[in-house]
Amino acid sequence: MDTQSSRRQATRAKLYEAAVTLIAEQGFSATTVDEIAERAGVAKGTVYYNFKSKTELFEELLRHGVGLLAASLREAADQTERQGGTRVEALDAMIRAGLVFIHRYPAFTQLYVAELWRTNRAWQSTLMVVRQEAVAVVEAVLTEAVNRGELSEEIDVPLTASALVGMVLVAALDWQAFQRERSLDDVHAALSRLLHGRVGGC
Amino acid sequence: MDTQSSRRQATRAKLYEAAVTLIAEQGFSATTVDEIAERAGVAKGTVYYNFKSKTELFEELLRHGVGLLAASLREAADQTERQGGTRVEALDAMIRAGLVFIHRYPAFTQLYVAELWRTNRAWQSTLMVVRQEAVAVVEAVLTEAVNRGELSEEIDVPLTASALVGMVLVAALDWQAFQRERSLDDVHAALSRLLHGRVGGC
DNA sequence: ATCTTTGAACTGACCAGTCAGTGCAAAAAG
DNA sequence: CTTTTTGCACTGACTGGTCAGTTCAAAGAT
Repeated sequence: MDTQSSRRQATRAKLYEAAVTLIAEQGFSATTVDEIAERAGVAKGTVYYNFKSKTELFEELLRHGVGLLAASLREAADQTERQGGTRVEALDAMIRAGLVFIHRYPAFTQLYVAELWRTNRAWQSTLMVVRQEAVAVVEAVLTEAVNRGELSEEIDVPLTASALVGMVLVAALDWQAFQRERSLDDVHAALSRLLHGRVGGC
Repeated sequence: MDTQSSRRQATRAKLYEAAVTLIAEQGFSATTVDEIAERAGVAKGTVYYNFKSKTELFEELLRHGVGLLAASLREAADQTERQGGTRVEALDAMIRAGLVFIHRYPAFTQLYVAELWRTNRAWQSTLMVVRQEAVAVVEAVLTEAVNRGELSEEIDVPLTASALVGMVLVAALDWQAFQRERSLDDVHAALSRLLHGRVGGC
């Protein structure tokens, strides 16, 4: 990577950073390009030099963010694998990785949740791709667990994956928004208990 | 109720109905008052005759919707109580009630999720109140379950409540958006299994 | 020499909120 | 019974402001 393009990378990173915060706080339509440029410490012209439009900036932001998340989930699953852990342990590790990600990028998560189920939006198809990328990682581990006999074959993989993702997503966002004082370990312990069936008993 | 005020009620209902769909699809800022009026089949002026502003219309919509949800959850819990069910059974009934509600009012749910964790918004305080109303019902049943010895005292009530709500919310929205063909019973069974610990096994 | 950024000016579409006026049903006056 | 008045509910053209996107000449970086 030459110095020119890394300079561009840096500018784009500043714009992502500014946009993600503002859009998480206010929503896409309520956020102006002037605001994004100002927060990024960059001229408005620079935004349009680096991105075709406001919408395209947002779409690339989504791709960029979910790429990080999926990588982090996969990393957690693989590491458990390498250490000879069970697939249920891998799920637990992924829950923690999810919490760490949300803790580090709360704005991105907020924005993702706010946009995911909207219909009729320009970036609808981008979101579908990006969602599948994340959910697929969870589904893969669930399927493996079933194949290895760690989990009952009666489990509904897609629905269970959704439910697990939702559990982590909502608990983490609530933690960030309304229960800041709790530690990551507290939150992880509560979710882990639910995963391992120590809530509703057996 | 005289003819005048029932006419107003009808107009307001039409406006709620129009607004909830449009805002769920497009978001608050991207939805114009002209669109809402047109979809409701009234003139723009009528919106401002019935509501102080676009924001106030939205806030009253939120209050109205969460009122319905909280009532429906409480109803499920109470009915289980009356039939002598355990508190864990009550939680299961509430999960189903939640799914039924989301199935009936998907647009409202979408919109609630999209706005809940936004900061710096005008209706922030309305949302806090409204969220508490719904979460409190779940927390109450969890606390009762702990008091009666049905659940371990080590359970973290607020976090577990968040996680349960998130599980239902995300699974239901994913069901509506991406897996329309599944039946309510399928979804309920998958969530119930998670609640009763038949996923991570004991 | 080439790539990237700046910043200010401009355009045209779009939109929240306003307001003078219409329609109508029920009450009051004749 | 008929006419007039009252005021609620609604209408839609209009206004003042905002914002995405464009343009471009000049400056800065490599």
